Amino acid sequence: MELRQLRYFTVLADELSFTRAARRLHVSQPPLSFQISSLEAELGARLFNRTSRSVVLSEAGKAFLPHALAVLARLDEARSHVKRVASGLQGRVQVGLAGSHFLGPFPKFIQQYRQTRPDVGVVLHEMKPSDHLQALRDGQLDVCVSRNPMNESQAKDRQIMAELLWRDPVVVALPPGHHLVSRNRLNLVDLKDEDFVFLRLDSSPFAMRVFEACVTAGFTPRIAQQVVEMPAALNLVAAGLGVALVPASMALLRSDAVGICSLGAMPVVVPGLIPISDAAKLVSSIDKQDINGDVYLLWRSDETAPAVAEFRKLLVDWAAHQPPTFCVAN
Amino acid sequence: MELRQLRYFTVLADELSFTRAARRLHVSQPPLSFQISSLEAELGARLFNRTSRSVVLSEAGKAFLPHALAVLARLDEARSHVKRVASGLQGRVQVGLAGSHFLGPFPKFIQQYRQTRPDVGVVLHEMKPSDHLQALRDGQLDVCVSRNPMNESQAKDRQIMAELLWRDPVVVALPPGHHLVSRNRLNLVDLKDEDFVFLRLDSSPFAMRVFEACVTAGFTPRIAQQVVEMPAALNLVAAGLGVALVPASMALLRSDAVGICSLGAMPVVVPGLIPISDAAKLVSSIDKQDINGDVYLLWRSDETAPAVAEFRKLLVDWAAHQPPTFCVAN
DNA sequence: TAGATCCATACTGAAAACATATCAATCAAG
DNA sequence: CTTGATTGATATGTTTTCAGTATGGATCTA
Repeated sequence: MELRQLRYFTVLADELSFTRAARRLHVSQPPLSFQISSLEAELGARLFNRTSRSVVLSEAGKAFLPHALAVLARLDEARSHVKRVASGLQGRVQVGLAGSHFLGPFPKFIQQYRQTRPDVGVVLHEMKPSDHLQALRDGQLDVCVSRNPMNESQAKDRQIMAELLWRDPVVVALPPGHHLVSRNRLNLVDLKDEDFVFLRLDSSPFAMRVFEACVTAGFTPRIAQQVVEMPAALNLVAAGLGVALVPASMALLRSDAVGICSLGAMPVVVPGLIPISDAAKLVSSIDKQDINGDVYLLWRSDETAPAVAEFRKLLVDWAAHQPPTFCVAN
Repeated sequence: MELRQLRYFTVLADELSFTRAARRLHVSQPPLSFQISSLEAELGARLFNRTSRSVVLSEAGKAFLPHALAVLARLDEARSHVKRVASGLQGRVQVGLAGSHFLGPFPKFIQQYRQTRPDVGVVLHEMKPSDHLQALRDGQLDVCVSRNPMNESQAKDRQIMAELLWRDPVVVALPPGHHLVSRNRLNLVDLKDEDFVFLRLDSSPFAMRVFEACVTAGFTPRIAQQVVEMPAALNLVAAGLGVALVPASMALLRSDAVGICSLGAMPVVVPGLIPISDAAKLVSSIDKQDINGDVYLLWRSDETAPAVAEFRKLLVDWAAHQPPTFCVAN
C-alpha cells in the first residue's frame, strides 16, 4: 500500500469519476485506474463498483474511506507537529535554579516566555546549587540558572557551557547601627574580626567561593550562623547576629533593615539607595579573586533539543537587553 | 512522504542503528540512509542525531514517532476492516417483513445468524407488505421476507429477485362448530355463501391475491370484517364472526380455537393436527390460481453489499435445510 | 445510427529505489 | 601509537515502478 494510492482513492471517492478525479490529481486517467485497481488487488476487495456509466463506492470502499482520510489527516498533523518541535515552538525545558533566583529578574522572563511560547512546558526545579551540575549531566535538567561561573576543572571535557546573564556584585550586609555602616566601601580584610552569617558551604558553591576569598584575604571567617537560603541570612543580620557577604540583589530585599556596603575594588551602584560619592578605585588583594554573585546560564554543550536551544538564546538575549539592576562603576 | 519511509523510520527508531535496521528491513544500508534523509529533508528537521558511533532520536524524531506508529497501525486496521466488510463478516442488513413473520421460522434464523455474525447489524423493519417493493427500490431495505412471489409485471426490468424460503399453503379457518368443520378439504367455491374476515386489501398483496382467487372461482367474497394483522383475523374467526383464508402457519397459532380445512387440490399436512386419510387429488378451478401463502425472500438484483449477499445466501440455504412445518402432499 | 463519454488495456519513456563498491571517521585491541 | 573493525555517508550502475500516449469496448444521447 502506498500513500499515493490513498490520496488517489480519497479524491476518487469524492469525485466518483476517474476522469474528473485524474484532472484534480494532475495525472492522466490510466495511472489513476491502475493505482486504484492495484490498491483493490492488495486489499482483496473492490473499492468501487463500476457500472459502465457510473462509479460508486462499494461497501468495502465505504469502510476504507474513513481510514484513508484519517491517515492522511494524521500525516498532516505529524508534519506540523515536527515543524513546531524542530523550531522550538513546542517542547519541554527543565530549568534548575536556586530559590534565590525567584527574587531576581528571572521570573519576569519566564512570564514573557510562557506568553510567546504557550506550547513549551517550562518546568522550574528549585534545588541546591551544588546539585546543578550533576542534574545537568544526568539529563534531569536542560539548563541551570546559577551563580557558579564554571571554572575549567568543573567543566569536564567541555561538556557544560555557561554564559553571563546579569551582574550581581557582592556587598556586605551589616546590622543596623554597626560601626562600619558609615563607610560605603570596604575591603574584605576589614571584616576579619566580625561574626559571620554564612550559607551552608556544602550546598552552595557560591558560599564556598566567598569563604575561600576570605581565607585568601588573610583570615578565616568566624561563622556564627549557617543558613540555606539567602533571605534567612539577611534576616539574621537584621537581627544583629553578624555580618554577611551576599549578592547585592539579595541585600536589596532587606534594604530597610540592614546596612549595605560595597566590597573591594568596585563601587556598587544600587540605584536610589547608596549614591556613589567617590568613583576612585580601591585596590586590594581581593580584586584578583573576582568575588561576585554574577548569575550565569549553564547548559550541556551537546544539547540538541530545539526548544531548549531557543529558550537559552531568548534568555541570554533578553538578559543582555535588560537595564542592569546594579551598576558596577569602574 | 511515503509509507516506506514511515516503515523504515519506525524500525530505525527501534534499532537505533542503520546497519541493524537495514538487516531487519531486508534492504541494504545505503537505501535506508537515503530514505531517512529524504524524509528528514521533506519534514525540514533531522529525525536522528548521528554522532559517528551512535544514532539517537532527536526531539523532532521523538515527536514524529507516535504519529508514524499510529498511521501504520491505522492502515493495518483498515486492511482488516475492509477484509471483514468484503467477506460479509461486518456490515448492515436492513430487513423488511410483515409482523406475521415474527411468528414463523424466521426469528430462529435471525438468532443463529446474529451469533455467527456478531458484527453484522441486522435491522428488522416491520411494515405493510404493500410497501416492501418500494422500500427495496428506494434502498431503505436490502431484503424482504414476503408472501409476494413477484410476478413479472411487478419485477420491472428484473430489478427485484425472489427465492422461495418455505411453503405455507392457504387453509380455511372456520369458527368452532361451523358446519364445514367436519370436512378436511374444501374447494374455494364451497365458501361462496360465507361471511369473510379479510386482511385489508390495500395493505396486503397476499390478501388481494386471495380475493381475486375468489372472484376467479366465481363469487365475490362477502367481507364482514377487515383487519391488518393475521392473528386478529383468527381471533375474529374464533369469535364466530366469519371464515378466513389464511396461511397454515397462522392458523396453527389458534388451532385450539378454530377449525382448519385444507383448500383446493393439495391436502395440507399439519403435523399432529389433521391427519391425511385421503391423498387423492381434488381438481378444482382454483388449482390453476396456485393460491398459497408461500414465503419468499426478495432483494435488488444489483445489490452488491457482501453482508447482504451473505445474509441472503445463508437464509436461503438455512430455509432449504429446515424440516418443513407443513407438508403439501401430492 | 452517429457521436460523445467513460473506464480499461497496451506500450513506451522517465523517475525512483535498490544493490555493490568505496570512503571517512571512530573505537578498541595489540 | 598503530592497526583492524565497524559505522554511516557517498558514488554508480541496474532493475523496478510509475506516468503518459494511444487505443479499444461499452454505454448513453441526439
